[in-house]
Amino acid sequence: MRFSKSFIPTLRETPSEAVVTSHILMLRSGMIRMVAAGIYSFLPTGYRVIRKISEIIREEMNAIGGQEFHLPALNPKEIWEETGRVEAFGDILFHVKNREYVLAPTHEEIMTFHARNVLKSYKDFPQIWYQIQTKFRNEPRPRSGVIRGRQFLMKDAYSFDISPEGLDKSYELHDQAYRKIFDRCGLKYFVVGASSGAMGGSGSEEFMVKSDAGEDTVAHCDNCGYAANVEVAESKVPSRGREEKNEELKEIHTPNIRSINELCEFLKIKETQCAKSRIYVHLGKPVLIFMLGNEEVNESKLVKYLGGAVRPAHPEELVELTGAEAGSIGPVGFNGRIIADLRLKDANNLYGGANKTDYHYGGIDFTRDAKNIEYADLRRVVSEEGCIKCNSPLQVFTAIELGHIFKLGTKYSEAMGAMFLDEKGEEHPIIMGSYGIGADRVMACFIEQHHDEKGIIWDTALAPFHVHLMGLNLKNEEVAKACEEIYKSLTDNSFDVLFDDRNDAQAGVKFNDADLLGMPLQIIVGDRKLKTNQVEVKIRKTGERFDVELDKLMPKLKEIWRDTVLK
RNA sequence: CGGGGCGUAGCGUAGCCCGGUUCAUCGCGCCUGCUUUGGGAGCAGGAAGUCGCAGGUUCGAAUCCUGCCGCCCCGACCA
Repeated sequence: MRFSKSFIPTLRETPSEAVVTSHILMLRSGMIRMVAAGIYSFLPTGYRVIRKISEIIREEMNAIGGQEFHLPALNPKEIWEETGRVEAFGDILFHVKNREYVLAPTHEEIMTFHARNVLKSYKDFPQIWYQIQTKFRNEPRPRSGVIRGRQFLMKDAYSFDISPEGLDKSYELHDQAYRKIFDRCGLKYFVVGASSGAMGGSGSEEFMVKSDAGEDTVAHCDNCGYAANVEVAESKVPSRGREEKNEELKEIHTPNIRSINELCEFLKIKETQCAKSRIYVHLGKPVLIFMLGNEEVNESKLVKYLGGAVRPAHPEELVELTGAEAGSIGPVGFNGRIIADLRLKDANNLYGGANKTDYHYGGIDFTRDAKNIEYADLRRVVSEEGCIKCNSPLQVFTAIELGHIFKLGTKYSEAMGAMFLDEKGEEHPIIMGSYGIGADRVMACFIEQHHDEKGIIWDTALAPFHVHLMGLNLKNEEVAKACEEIYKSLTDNSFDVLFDDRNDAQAGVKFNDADLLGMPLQIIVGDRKLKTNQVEVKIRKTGERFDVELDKLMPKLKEIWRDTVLK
């Protein structure tokens, strides 16, 4: 491909709407352009990458027996009403105004529609059906470029089985295929066990990539691979325990002390001597929560423990319930359910609120001064705490979800009447799984992980071109001639080449565009080196440069390709 | 949907507070010509803007007021 004839609108400056790295680089390298919030066009270079990703996905899906479909994005609303998901999706689902159609945000319904009445016999199973297609979701707030859009490219696959064991097998196949796909794409990823949420069903795993642009916060162990969303993640932290000498309960005047920090300051004590109180309302009833020191309540864990929604109590309710304002609430004399974090189990000699504004108690003993305290893990994991499995330090960071695999079960087959007959002629609902990969997210995540201050650094697997050939001064006939010969020879040797043949661009412009676009190999042809019959080869990833004699270029290139670039 | 910011030529911006002969600025990019060609060139000339949209105030609005639209960020949300 000749640069002069290509549509590769690179940008020297960063458009003001872009903030995250992948978004900036995709815009600057001329791979995408925004059409509206969360809606992007892929330009030719960007689309080349999308096609490479799609092809990798396709190969690995086919390898596990997947069959590729192409389903309509425009769906009759009727089918979505069969499963109650018009309501479940709510405002996320795009509705067409002048007909009873919706724009599909996923395709469980349509796939089940095709399976029902056709996959009738146990002999028809298992099946794996997939497609790579545009999905539509009316995200309240699109962001981070292509990472969270209203329209995006997703590979979605669905498995159909007749037994839980069959589903396990299909799920396992996808798990393996996904690992191969992300490995081949050159992504550093990890796997998180996740709740399946509104998709329904039981088991599920998320394939995540660490990134500052991420929307999920996870705890991850480099040593053993333990990973969990921070909302459910556990860690090994020492419990506070009991001190040997058990002190008496004593009331202390603490004027205007509202926070643990102020209390520690005022009494010259450590955080670990304090129990922080929070009151939540669960099913209309107050629940008093205790955390050690200044640790925050992890509301997700609380919700899970209590079962059902909770909300923090309003300031007026606090006074009503305890007689004290926020900052002076405590366990002694509290009339209601009390739950303390595990770290506080049976602790004594604690400082906490006295349920009287401007007063705290010292010497609180959870076994003596409060009745029926329940203990639960209510903490939010923090970096460097011990992994729950192997005790190595955990890291907490944000990550992007790239892929998600679910064991759906029979939710959709039952709702839509997709049944099969077993050996005995008995009818059962088909057992399904559902498996997604965000194709454009793969692209963005790769860039998040592979770039420097100059631009993108592609691996060969996803690079739009293998080689970026630059002629520095093409008005020089020797240079032009050498470039043309190299261009032909590379193409004849099956390299995808982007040939910067622009006559009007300065050398610096070409160098910077080449680094920005990020092809794995650059070949630089200039008259100076050409005088000694040499050209320069640069490896984008390492920045290494070699001077190579023209007639040895092809073998040398193949050697570099094999030994360095592909590595 | 709450909070904040922004909208001036393809991109990045000045002017806005204090309305008017600086009133549409500057850099990059673009077009023409010549020169230049190893890290975003030089000279000369040129094209390009409904100042987001609609009302209003005023003799006069990019500037003040009202409404709307769009984009970004934080939060809520995220099958």
